[in-house]
Amino acid sequence: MRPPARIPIGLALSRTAKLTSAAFDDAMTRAGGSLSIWLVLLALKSNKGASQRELAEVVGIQGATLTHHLNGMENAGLVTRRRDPENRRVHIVELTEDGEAMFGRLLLVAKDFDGRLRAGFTEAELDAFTGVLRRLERNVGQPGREPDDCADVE
Amino acid sequence: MRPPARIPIGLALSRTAKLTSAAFDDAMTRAGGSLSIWLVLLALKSNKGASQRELAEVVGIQGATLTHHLNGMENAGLVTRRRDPENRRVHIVELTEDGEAMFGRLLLVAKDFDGRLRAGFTEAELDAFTGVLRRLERNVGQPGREPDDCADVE
DNA sequence: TATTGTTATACTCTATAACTATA
DNA sequence: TATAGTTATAGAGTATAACAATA
Repeated sequence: MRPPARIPIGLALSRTAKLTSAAFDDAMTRAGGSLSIWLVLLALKSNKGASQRELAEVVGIQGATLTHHLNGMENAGLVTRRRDPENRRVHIVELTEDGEAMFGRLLLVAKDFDGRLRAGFTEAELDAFTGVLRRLERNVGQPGREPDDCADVE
Repeated sequence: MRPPARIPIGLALSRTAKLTSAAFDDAMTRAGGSLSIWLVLLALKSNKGASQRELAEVVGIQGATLTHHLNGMENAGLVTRRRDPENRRVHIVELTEDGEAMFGRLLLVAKDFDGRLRAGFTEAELDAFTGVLRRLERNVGQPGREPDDCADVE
């Protein structure tokens, strides 16, 4: 006998991710930030002195997209950019005092949010969960067959 | 002793979801569709005769946003819209022949993709995984404390 | 008045291509 | 020529507000 209609795993994943990301972004917005500002701040704090090229890779976006976000953050007084004297092509990005304050504020929100998400779970459950996430990422990396025989389905 | 730095669960989730959604959208694009077209087609097939209001809710977007997508799909000849004689405010959306063909084509791609994602997992593992996803959605629903004491951090 | 859907408009995030400056 | 970053531009997806048609 056949199992009773398997839910597409990617659909379930993206649905939950969409909901949680929206809620997280809401929380960040209420604290004066945003999801993308948070990701950039996090990358800055975890990779001090990194070039924008490296930062963009950490965040998972293109360099030009990072420039876009940094422009906004610089206008908001959260970061400064100056040329590296060692290699004047490289721009060193640093948090201002306001940027540090914003980071601290958003960190509290992020921790609170994470605690809320983890409510009712055991560490083992969540470890198994993130293990599955990692394996899914590996599976996505594998190329699938091209749908070349689908063109004339109708 | 303290556990060695817990990864924020939402960050792990959104990272994997971003990767898989991008790969899925790529696959859909190669087959002549897109992720959002697929979601709308799926909603149409699973909710025949539904109003746009209902469809939008199924997809998880606003009515105006659905109109936007339907405009594109109607221009592409995938759907038709006509007024419901019973209640002429309601527009009945139906797949054309081309729309049905597109659905069939994208369904193959979606199934292939899902099979690829599931590779190496047992049903039990994936059931546990989707169970965690559902519980996370519930946790997101719970309101967190307002960060009212952060306003004057500086 | 309430409901269904559309139009107009705009915002966010993202990307690519062409450019500047440095090496 | 190659590398780091910026500027200009665009596109996808989303949203809100104002509107038209219908009930």
